[in-house]
Amino acid sequence: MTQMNKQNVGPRTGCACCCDIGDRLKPDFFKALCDPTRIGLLIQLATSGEAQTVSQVAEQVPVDISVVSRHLAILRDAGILRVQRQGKEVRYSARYEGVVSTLRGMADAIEACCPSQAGRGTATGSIEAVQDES
Amino acid sequence: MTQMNKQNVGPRTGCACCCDIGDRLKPDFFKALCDPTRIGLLIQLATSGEAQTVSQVAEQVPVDISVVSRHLAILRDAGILRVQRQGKEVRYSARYEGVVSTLRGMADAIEACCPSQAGRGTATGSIEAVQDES
DNA sequence: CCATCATTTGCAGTATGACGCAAATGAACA
DNA sequence: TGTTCATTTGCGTCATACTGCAAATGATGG
Repeated sequence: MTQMNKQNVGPRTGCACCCDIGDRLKPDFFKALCDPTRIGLLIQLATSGEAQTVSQVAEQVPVDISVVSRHLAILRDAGILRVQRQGKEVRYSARYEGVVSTLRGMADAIEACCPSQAGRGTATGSIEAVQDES
Repeated sequence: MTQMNKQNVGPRTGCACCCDIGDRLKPDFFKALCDPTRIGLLIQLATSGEAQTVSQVAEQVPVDISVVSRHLAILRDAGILRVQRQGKEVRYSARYEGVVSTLRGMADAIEACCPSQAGRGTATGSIEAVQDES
């Protein structure tokens, strides 16, 4: 096929109400959270409440500390974690507000994009892979 | 290292308020949306408003129709798309409500998990990778 | 039954990502 | 300056994922 830009293929953002859905749904954000280990690190930092060093985080995880360092950097680059140096150690903490607002922003964008469908059906609870046909 | 279950590594879900954060943040959901092409397909179906056949979706995307079929199946398995057969063609549509409630559920879980940090700082707008130190 | 169309699946090639180990970098301290 | 500790990075290996092509499956119509 002709090589086009892989980013945003065909999201022909027609109406003004859904012009930013393509800007909200960033693959890098999902890519940062698509790994189970990284999810675990985020949960660990989120439940901890306070910043933790790379070593402290690595103690709770069955992978090498170098791998943890890389995972934390990925989450940091995605804006999910905050980092601060304290002497020779680096402390990571979760950017709750940013992650929460990012998630809500995506939800709002999708909802604004499809107003005709919003507010019908079972809109509560988490989704479960439904099979409309066996 | 000793081979533990890769799912949910170390999320030691201490308090009762954040006991479900590990259940909300599912890697499979993020994995389904971590590919730019799949994001494009979701946006295309979301902005379209109505169900589209695999061929219709594939026309808007510079990849082979077989690849599109696989991508749509992945999104369907993740509960992001709905499918319905009409004769010999298959129509996919976005499960707005499910995706929106999933995103909001994750946001709520994170927020409930870290109450001490909620409601401070710039909690509006999308996140941007900040570097607390250069 | 056979032909046709839409979709899915098998297969192989290539690319991306996770991982562990070892070496390098950076900061504090004697 | 040299040492020590925490963290990062280079590198090779292995697993997973994306892609296109071709064949198979499934449904409709002659």
